[in-house]
Amino acid sequence: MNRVFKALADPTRRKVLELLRQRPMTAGELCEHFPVSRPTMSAHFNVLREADLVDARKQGTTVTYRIKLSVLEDALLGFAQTFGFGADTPPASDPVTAPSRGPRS
Amino acid sequence: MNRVFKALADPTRRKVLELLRQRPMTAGELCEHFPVSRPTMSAHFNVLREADLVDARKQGTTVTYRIKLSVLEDALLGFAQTFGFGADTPPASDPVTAPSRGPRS
DNA sequence: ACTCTATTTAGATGATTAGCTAATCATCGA
DNA sequence: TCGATGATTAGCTAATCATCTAAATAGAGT
Repeated sequence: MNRVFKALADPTRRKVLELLRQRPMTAGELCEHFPVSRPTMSAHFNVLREADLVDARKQGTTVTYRIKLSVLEDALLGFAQTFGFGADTPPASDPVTAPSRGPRS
Repeated sequence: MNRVFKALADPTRRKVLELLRQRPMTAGELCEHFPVSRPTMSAHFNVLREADLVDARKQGTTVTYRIKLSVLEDALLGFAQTFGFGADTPPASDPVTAPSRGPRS
């Protein structure tokens, strides 16, 4: 899940995801939308793949990327729910955090 | 909004936000929850402040940090809605993206 | 004024990242 | 098999980032 947020930290990658929301696209097709070199885009695709946010399917010479909406949704809404928005699920009461509140006991 | 995602990319900062969800806390109090130095934490607080995700209020010698939930919510759910989850609002049909679909017209 | 505590700033360092060009790999069509 | 095309890998640079220690700032209490 850390990987997902890391992937989302870059505006180019977020835009790639937005493009893929409309339809699956090939690497070259995606590249046309950005002013950077193809190898750079390829690196972005790798980050997205490692975050499991996209699926790459090779057909002949072209690679078609497809967004994995459920992964994005789980990460985004899962995190959102932690804060109590976006769902009816109440915010987790977070037992992970040791309440070492008193400056010094 | 880019700053928000950049801020969320680091697990330490995400955890700071989760701690602040429970209650406002001072810098020192927050520091106790992490195994890094105070200056490092201070830098994280700066990133969160620049993303407008937290509010810092100085009282005497201590600084109390408070989460700005609405900013987080707007960013998170705003982005989520782009993809059609988390709300009844349909995904934007994104006119920003020139549909250069045909490899060559 | 001095000192203690809370926090931030300054400055340095090692790791990661986004970007490039050049080269390689893989597949297709002639 | 050759050449073209789509895409990735290799290797590099510059910039950003997380982290540290040491020093500075700012209140509060004595």
